[in-house]
Amino acid sequence: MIALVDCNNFYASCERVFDPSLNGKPVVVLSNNDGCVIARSNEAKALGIPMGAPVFQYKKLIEAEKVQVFSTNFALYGDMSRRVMSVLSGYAKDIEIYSIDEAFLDLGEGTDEKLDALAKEIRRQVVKQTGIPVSIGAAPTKTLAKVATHLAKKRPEFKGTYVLSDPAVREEVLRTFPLREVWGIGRRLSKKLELMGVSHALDLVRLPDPLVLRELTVVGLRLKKELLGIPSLVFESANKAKKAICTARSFGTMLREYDLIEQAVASHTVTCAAKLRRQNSCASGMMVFIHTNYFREDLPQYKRNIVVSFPPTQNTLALVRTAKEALKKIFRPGFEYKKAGVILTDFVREDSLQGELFNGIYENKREMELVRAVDVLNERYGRGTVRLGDQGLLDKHALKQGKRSRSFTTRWDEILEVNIRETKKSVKRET
DNA sequence: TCTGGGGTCCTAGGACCC
DNA sequence: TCTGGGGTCCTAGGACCC
Repeated sequence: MIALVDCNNFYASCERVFDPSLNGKPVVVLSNNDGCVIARSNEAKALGIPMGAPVFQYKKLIEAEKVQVFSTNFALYGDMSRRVMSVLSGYAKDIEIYSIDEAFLDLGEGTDEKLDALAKEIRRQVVKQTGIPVSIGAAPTKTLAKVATHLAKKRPEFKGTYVLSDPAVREEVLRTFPLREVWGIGRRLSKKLELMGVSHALDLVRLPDPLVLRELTVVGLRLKKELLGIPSLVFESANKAKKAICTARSFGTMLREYDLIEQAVASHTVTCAAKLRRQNSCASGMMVFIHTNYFREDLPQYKRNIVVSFPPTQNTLALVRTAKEALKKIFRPGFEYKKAGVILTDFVREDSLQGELFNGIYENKREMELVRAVDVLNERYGRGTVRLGDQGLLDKHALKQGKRSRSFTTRWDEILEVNIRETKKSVKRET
């Protein structure tokens, strides 16, 4: 049996751990640049604030209902995630960390009663040790575990856990389970299937294989089997090296100046390169892209990307040089740019590096020593402590983040700074 | 004023090989 | 009248996930 553990309203719950006065109040967490709502407490959901809603469209409601609003704080959420996963690891033969707030657990065999008791114990321990509430569903396949978790979360009488093993019960559950909620059925496929008269999970299970194959490819066929209780997706316990690494951001404001966009691209490349080294890979492909703001129909639009190949490297300096050259080829003056990004691709393991034939522009020993030393410094003193001149000093492309909470678990300097400020304030008040 | 970021997998079609 | 068969690799685009 496989369990799926899903953190409830994860980012909103993280904020609550460090400010319990938020309990019972509507809380939302925003995307980068404070653009869209990406997490909502139950109270915020009840107010009708949809997932992904542009926050400016809900300004009135947010003010009227005193919704507590936070900018993203990924340092905090990432660290809280590690803590949750660490608790979960203690309860399973195997764990697959599926996303920042979800993990599959291999629970082995067991009666429904035993499995439910175990799920309840895991739930208790996670909230006790981390403060994060979770929902847990268990079933014979990953896709059914997803269904079970959905029920654990939506049906109060289940109290956060649900075991879905009996085939007859499974059939009843799938009969009323909306297709759109099935893992792997998105907006397009649900629309397409709706037209074919397929609206619930059981309808899909009852379609003949050749039809499923034709309309939904092998992906759909695997999905059907999973819903029937036949495992067709692998359990990925090892966290595999990424095949692509991307860093892209919208700018805080629109930018015209080449230099500022170049600084953003350099910064994104530095971030990508650090991620690349962390997974012990070298990249030999890169895509750089820029585009204007497509929401501004009143302004001229431009978007372009460029793909370049080079000898495998993990050298930040070489990658930044490459990215700058690439940007030069696609930049056109006269546009208001809104976003730039860098994607590294075509990886090889760093230990399979062959060594460049003609002197290393990409593998330069002295540069790599420098890059590694910078990694050590940034690891110890915080990201961005030592940076390249190419990145600029002013971060003109920086995000808008007006309401970020403190990085309580990872940035002591930030907490200290706030504590000093508040102490000064209170001393002033007293005097 | 204002609209996120980071991934994976699959298919179709073209280029090329023998 | 009539024009093979079997493969690989790559890329773009589309679908999905959180």
